[in-house]
Amino acid sequence: MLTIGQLASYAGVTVRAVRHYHAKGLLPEPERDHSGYRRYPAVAVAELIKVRTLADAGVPLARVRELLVANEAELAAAVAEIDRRLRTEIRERRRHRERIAQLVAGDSIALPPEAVSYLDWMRKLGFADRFVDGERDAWILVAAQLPEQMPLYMTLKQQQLDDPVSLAFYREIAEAVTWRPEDPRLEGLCDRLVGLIEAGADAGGGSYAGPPDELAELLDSMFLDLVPCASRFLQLLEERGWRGWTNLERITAD
Amino acid sequence: MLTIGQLASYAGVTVRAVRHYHAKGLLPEPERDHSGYRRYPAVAVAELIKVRTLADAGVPLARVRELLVANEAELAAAVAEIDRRLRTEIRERRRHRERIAQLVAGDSIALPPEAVSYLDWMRKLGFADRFVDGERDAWILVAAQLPEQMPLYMTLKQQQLDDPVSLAFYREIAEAVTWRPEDPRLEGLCDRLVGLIEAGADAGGGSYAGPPDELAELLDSMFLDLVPCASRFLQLLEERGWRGWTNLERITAD
DNA sequence: GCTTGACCCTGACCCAGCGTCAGGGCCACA
DNA sequence: TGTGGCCCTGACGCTGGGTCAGGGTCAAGC
Repeated sequence: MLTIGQLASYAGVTVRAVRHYHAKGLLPEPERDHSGYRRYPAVAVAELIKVRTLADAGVPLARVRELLVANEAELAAAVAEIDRRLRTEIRERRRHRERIAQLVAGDSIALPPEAVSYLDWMRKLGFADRFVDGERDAWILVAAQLPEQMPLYMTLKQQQLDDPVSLAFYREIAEAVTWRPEDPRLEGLCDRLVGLIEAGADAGGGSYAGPPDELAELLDSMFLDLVPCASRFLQLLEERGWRGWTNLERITAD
Repeated sequence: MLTIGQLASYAGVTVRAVRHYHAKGLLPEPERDHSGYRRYPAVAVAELIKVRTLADAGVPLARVRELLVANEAELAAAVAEIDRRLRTEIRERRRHRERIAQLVAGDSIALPPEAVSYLDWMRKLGFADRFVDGERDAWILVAAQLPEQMPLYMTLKQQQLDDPVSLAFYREIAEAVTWRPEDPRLEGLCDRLVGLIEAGADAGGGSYAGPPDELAELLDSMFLDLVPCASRFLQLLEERGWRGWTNLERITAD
């Protein structure tokens, strides 16, 4: 007759695991001796090993009981299903590996490579960290909602950085993020923006097909949260006939 | 300002998950409105997406907080460690797949293929299910303790089945498992066993290097548990100068 | 003004597979 | 008669949330 400790060590499991299997009904409770200790016959070792073998094979304990008494067809069906689960879990892990590998490569978590290189370029051009961080958070939102549009957007943004006129304007905007709402330079900045927009569809910041309204609103509200003078700036824009920021649109008279 | 539901849907997570991240400190608790509802600024969406991105990459939530504020070197180190963990988990799953694939193939769970084919052969030779089941459970114990010895043991057992004399004796033993202790045929059976052992080292059942004493004792006690006349049979053996069953040894006179 | 459905709140229990106390009893050996 | 090493039960812990339960709130339609 074996004690629970001997049984466990023969089967290569912990005592706690044996008691757990009793509680789950995977292993019959044996008789007790006069002081309440469990006493196992030798066959219990074989039963325990069968349970462990199934568990080691990735069978959830909840299914072990049925598999122990299953016939060949049932066993095959169950095994096929468990194999499917294991394959899924392996695929998941592989995906995870790819994703964390991308994480180390980037300026930031949660952005595709083209966005990372765009942000890197902005930093190299001397844009302030605070401005680039704001851009990054905004692009994280866009990347989450419209991942397939990111290459297009990034190409367009890159073109803006390559164009001296809009680059110069961009630098001014970048400085403006620290201005206070009363700053007198805001009016001039606003005039220049309106000039750029009205100059032509190709040079402006809001000329291409922007994100859907919902996302644009979210980005606008982020702009308002992060930039102190944003509200005042939007007000000035409205006075000049334009509304919004992410998706600038002319105010119509209806 | 966003409600928790809007925040969650922008980031593609459940409301419950957001609250969980608050509770874990991964996401700062935002301000509440007059009726106690959480109200989020738009940047919270970006923060939440970062958390989810790390979690989706297989980073445990407990480590997400540190990674969010990590510099590049720390991030790389953490990512390397997580990658190790993922590789380990993938290896585990692969092992599990192999093991469950073996399970369907076999007469029984927890036995190597050579033991399965040995047991199959016994069944084909007409041995009773009850006897083969007992053999199987015994070999499960041996396979668990001495897996690398199994091919050797199975080769030896197979030789016994191929030898007409020991096969004939084996068939008698197999019948005896149902005998009651008082059965008169036990004496003759015992005589024949002693004759076989003493005839030669190569023909007997206990002549090769058997398992270690501890395992032999366990197997003996299993024999005693399963076979009603086992105890009487061992007694008869002792009268004839032999002790044990799994490892038969001559009783010395000290 | 009242209802209705969709949200929001907190608190609590639930899953797997045990690990790890806490707080006791039992046994064997010196 | 200790002392160390077993054994017992019961309970809480971990992960990553899901899922009630039992409320309050908001916007819209009647």
